Amino acid sequence: MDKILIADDNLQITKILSEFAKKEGYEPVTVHNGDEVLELFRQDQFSMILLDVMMPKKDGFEVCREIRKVSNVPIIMITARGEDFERIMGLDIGADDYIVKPFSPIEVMARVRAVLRRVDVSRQETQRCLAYGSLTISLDNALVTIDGQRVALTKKELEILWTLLDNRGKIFSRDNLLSTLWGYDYPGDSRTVDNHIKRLRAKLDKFPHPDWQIKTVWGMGYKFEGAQHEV
Amino acid sequence: MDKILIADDNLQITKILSEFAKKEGYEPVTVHNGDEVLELFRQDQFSMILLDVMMPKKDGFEVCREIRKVSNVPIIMITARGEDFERIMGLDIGADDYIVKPFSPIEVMARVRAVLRRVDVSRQETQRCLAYGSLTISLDNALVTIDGQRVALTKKELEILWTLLDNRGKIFSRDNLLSTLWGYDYPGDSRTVDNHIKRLRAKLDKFPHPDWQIKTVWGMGYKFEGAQHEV
DNA sequence: TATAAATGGTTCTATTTTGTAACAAAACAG
DNA sequence: CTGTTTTGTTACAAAATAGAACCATTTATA
Repeated sequence: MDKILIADDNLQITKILSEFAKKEGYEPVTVHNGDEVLELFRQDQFSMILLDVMMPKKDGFEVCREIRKVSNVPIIMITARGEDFERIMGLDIGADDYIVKPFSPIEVMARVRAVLRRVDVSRQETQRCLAYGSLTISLDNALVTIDGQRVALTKKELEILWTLLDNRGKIFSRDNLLSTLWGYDYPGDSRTVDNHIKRLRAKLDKFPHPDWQIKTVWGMGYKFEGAQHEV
Repeated sequence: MDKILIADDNLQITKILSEFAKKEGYEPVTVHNGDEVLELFRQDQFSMILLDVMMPKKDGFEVCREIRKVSNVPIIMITARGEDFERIMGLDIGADDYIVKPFSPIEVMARVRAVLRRVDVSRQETQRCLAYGSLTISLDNALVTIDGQRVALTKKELEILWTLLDNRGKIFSRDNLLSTLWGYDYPGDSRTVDNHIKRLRAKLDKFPHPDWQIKTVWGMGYKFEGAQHEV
């Protein structure tokens, strides 16, 4: 299993990333300053390092350079908007990609996958596909079908459906969805989610699907519910 | 399988080249300074060496000359724009070809193939052909047909169509296409991709092809989509 | 060298998607 | 049953994105 070293001084961020990394099938290890990164890096073998730029002890740039002296391990830098991208991707740093804060976890994981695939082409391309009854979703190809019929969804609709189905039965509050799909400190209105849900439902309802639905849980949020009420 | 020794002090570059080499069916080995090249060269048998000119320890020229004293192995030099070409191709160096940075991976691999073919005429070349329904593409002959009808495409159009079909169903962002087909740090405008797609579509649309299309995936990029929506 | 073809970039416009506000409807609590 | 909270819906505004037309530059070709 791929180990991922996640470094950010903000505990919330490492927690969120760690959670998503687990979900994607990685094994996350979190640290909170530059020295710890180097320490862990020396002790263990990681498939990928997510590196915040602003960290105590040693900043991300320095850490990245240190690592690059001895290793080719894929590194994705995490940076606040405004810090200079050139430098990150530049030759002297040698990161593989970067992500701008505030990010949406779903986006981060997409990048992680992309970089891992890029670095190791032989890597088994695990298509991110989900299916429930007559419903199938391929996240990478942006393809959704009900009973083999193609359903055209927009990006956000796709992401919502994916998230709900991927956590089938779990209730997502609107804020939950906002932070997962829009970014962890997105300032937007929670009515926005309702709208997307509505549009999504409208499109899905063009095709009959008696075996599942996007259910409103009053006072709490939404969830994907299948006919056979699972735990 | 052909082993290729890739030498560049920039890790990103060796990574990218290595990735594409793997895709093309070669077995890449990467090193990052001149001494390592010579060391590896003595230890192992390579079908080809890609040699960056500017490297620590020993530069590409020197390394190339060293190797040429004892071997005829095909060598392609990689050089930043402005470094003198005359010298590279000159008799005293004896490289087989050279590539100017920033290069596009697809171009580099084309050169590698070309040099290998030139050096070893008996080499069994696997024709790079793709087909989907009424569409056929032969990358090496720049031959595209729809229903047996020849479609005249320019190089870029051909490359785009090839890339999309070769990864049928996969969505390519514009940046994705730019770095794959134009070069890893091509600074160009992503509208440029739109233009080529537009021209490509215009040419393709002269011939009916109801079973496939180049589809725009809004907010994400383009993809080749066949009639039977594959996952 | 002259000419045509290919390529890359700019700008404008059309389209699609997304977000917001206001209000109607439904669910709930007492 | 009634008032309150939550959710759904509608309509519209704003933002993002794609496409078309066009021109400039480069490259290939006769």
